[in-house]
Amino acid sequence: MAGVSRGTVDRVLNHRGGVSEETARKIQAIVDSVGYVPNSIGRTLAISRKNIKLGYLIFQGTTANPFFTEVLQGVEEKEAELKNFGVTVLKASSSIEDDTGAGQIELIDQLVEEGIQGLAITPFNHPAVAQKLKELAEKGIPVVTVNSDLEHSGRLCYVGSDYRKAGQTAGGLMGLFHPHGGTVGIISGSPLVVCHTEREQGFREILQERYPGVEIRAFAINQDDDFISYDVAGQMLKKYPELTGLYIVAGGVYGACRAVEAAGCQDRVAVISHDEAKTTLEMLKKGVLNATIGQEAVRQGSEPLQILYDYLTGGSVPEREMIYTRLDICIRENM
Amino acid sequence: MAGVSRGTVDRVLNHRGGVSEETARKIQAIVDSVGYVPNSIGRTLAISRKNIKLGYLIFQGTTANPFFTEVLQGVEEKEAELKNFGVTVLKASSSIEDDTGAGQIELIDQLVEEGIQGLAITPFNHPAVAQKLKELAEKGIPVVTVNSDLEHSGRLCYVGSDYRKAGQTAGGLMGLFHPHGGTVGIISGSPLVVCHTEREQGFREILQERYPGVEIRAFAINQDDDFISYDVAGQMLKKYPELTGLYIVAGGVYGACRAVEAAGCQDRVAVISHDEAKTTLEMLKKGVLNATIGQEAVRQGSEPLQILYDYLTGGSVPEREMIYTRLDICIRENM
DNA sequence: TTGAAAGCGCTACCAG
DNA sequence: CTGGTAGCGCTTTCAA
Repeated sequence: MAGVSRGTVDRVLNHRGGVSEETARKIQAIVDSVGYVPNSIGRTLAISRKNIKLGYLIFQGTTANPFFTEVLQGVEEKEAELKNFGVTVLKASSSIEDDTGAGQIELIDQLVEEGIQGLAITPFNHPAVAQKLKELAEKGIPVVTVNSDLEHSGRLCYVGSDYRKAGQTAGGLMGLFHPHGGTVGIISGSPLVVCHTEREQGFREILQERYPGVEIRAFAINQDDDFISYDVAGQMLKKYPELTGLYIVAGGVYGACRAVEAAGCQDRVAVISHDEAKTTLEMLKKGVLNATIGQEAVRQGSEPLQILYDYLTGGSVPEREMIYTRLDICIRENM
Repeated sequence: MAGVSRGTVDRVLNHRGGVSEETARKIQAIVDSVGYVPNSIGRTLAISRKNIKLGYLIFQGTTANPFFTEVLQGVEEKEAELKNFGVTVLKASSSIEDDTGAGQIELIDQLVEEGIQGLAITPFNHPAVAQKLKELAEKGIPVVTVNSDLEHSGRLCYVGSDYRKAGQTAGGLMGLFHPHGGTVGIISGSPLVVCHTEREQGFREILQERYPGVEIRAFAINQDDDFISYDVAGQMLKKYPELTGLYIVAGGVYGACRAVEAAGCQDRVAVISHDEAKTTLEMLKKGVLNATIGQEAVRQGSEPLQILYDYLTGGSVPEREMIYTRLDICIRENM
């Protein structure tokens, strides 16, 4: 329509420069007037020649915390989809135990060595890791943090739960489950893990603000371990037989529920937890657990890869810096 | 690799026939051994020449029931996406009031006239409509029912809520909100609309089975009208001042909530509803409504179109006949 | 600054 | 029964 070649149109459409002002204006005018929108399929097919390589560095799923196994499923689904786009995904995983961050930094270096052009990572909350990610960003390798964000890391964006809001949701449920007030206990994973403390805070906040009739009387730590969880929950229920609610902040849901069962108080105590592990759903079905709050684990695997692809192919930058996953309230009846 | 042309490979890959047994086996063997998987992007691009035309026949959204407006948003999003695939979508809408089905049948004929190759429809529950859809199916035009299913219509599949389960979820919540029992009222839209009665049934079931301490003491109809809803809810709350719960089965959520507010009993009565209309969320935020159960309205718009496209391009048939949307429990804190 | 052409992976059609 | 080729809409490179 403009009497120019497709190459020239491509140049102005994608702001590649090297087009005379006049030609550019003429083309742009036509584009606007006919409402031309580029075809994304054609684009994707052409771009597939670039053979983009992405990395995904994740924590290993464990028995007490199979969350990351579910995330991995999302990674693999998206990997299969992006294969059609000429994208390969390099996966690596580190144990969540090694908390110096050294192992993780090594893995990052390895991935960079192998030529990744973008990285999705569940980072340790450690300055050294932040520093390393910042280096990547400066090298032009975009980074997306998943599941837990990292400050001063120069990451492109974060994909995951809003932990405070997650805790507030738990608090809201606990409040609704106590129309005449009550006393509840909290079992957290660790006071050192930010995600856990944020949930706990959100939970406390809401009860204080909106449900003052619900008193928090007990608190314990289970280190995300099912057996410790079983023990501390059992002790708590014994020491405070008046408890009417239990909030399990992080891992060890199964252990705590087993303790509730063992104490025979599942009909008197409202139990609320996070995530949708198989054993968690089992306890939900049994009626021991009353509600659990999911955080779109699978999407936490898939979305970061899509974001990196879009970014690298000039498709788009994420419209928000914080991409929060849904907080799915799951009870026995809507599982 | 097999020393044959791409055309021949295409024939065996897509079972188009006309290939000698021997050649086919040879090709298949290679396909299996190298784990060849066709590239969906290339496929989509090639198929885009077909210019597939789809129809989407929906109910008009109303003020008291803006649900279908949200569905329409999903339709339009998917329409934009499928435009890249060479697909055009013809949309039409009929008023939910005209319940003889005559108007809807006319619209269907019109769409067929215009050459649609597949149809998504929120059908009236009327045998004449079922008959018409069956005709389409026999003509080779696949039909997907949305939001409410229709028996004996020969539809490819159904996309929408599991209404009984939705009601059970409401019942489960109501039970959890009543740890010491209570008395609740139900306000339904119409005893003639299957979706409403199914929700109601599910609700009653769960309370009976799992929460016998919660008694259903009142019942009213609001015709999905906000003002009738306001009236009947007000009367109910006045007549049964002992009520501790209110279940709004369908439309008229806002009106009923206004009545709860007017009666000044929002702190004493647990109110549960369905869908996520703007006014519904407003009441949730205000604390008048305690929970509402969403049904992925947007997805109900988009998914049927994707299913029809996949089916028509030989991509795949839906793996299940009933594709149920999530039941999203929404409270003030996780909105 | 611009044009021409090859190519991404597939489908479809025509000819043999 | 099979091969050859054009074409889907785009990007990229080389040449002019």
